[in-house]
Amino acid sequence: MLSKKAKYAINALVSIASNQQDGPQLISDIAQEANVPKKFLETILLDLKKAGILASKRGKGGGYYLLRHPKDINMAEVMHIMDGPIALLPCVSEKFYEKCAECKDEATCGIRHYFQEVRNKSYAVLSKATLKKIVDREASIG
Amino acid sequence: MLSKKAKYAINALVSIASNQQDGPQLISDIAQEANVPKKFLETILLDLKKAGILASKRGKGGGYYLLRHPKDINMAEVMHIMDGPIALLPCVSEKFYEKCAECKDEATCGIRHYFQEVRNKSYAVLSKATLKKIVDREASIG
DNA sequence: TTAATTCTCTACTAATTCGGTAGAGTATAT
DNA sequence: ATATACTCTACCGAATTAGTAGAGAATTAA
Repeated sequence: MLSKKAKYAINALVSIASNQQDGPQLISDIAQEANVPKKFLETILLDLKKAGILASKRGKGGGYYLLRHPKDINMAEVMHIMDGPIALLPCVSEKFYEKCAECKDEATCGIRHYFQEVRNKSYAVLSKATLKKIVDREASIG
Repeated sequence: MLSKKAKYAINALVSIASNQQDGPQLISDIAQEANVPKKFLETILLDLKKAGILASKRGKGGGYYLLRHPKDINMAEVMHIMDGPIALLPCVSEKFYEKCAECKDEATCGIRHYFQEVRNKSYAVLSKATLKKIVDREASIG
């Protein structure tokens, strides 16, 4: 399961993206629209800023804004930032690879192949799920 | 990521399945072969028993054995037993459905669709990954 | 230059889950 | 009766998750 942090991050980004035309968004406004505790959101937005997805301005007229076009921000990247690996086993993770602690021999492991496939298919979907597509989808339904 | 419990459960089942012809397997033997702390393994095997995957015999000549054919036991089922949902969001889980706490309206949620797809594709792979296939795969490589 | 605004940083904390252990109890086979 | 082997209750420490408090620093504008 996604952590709350990752889910909050996604919801916050959707909120920022869909109000982009109004300039920087206040933390409190995002918190309200995305239904996230404000103080907790602060730490999440900072993480997204450190990761190069958001930038911020202080003082009046300040707030957070996207540093890239919504079509260039996808769910896989956000999940990597907030939760780490997408894979279900460390030994099939691309960006957070680690040997499975109790695994005797990776080459003859009978389950690795299946978890590799799960990882690949999940990543394919999540990396194609861009902020733009999500916002457009909400607009077309709502 | 899978919990250790789920990974241990899978490894234990693989070990039991590949020694099936020798009758019931001792907890200590499984622990050694699957590289799992014995006491912890006890609780795991009991869970698998309660779930109808394993049965046990006590006393001399006892141990754990599969209650079904290895082709009828798959990773998705084991993960459900040990870790619960396979889905990344509760609102797209089949067997553990729950509304997302902070979600305002499921129908207009822009991300649900993508996580639905991730869930479906993951489940498709995991439910086809049977114990039989895993054991055969290990035999063909090792 | 002062005040208001708004993000930033350090430092906690409470609750939950994870990973595991101890030890007595119960069933079975011989 | 005794050895074998699973079962049950009850813990436990460490890590992670989901926050919160509050002072600080940057920016704008009167």
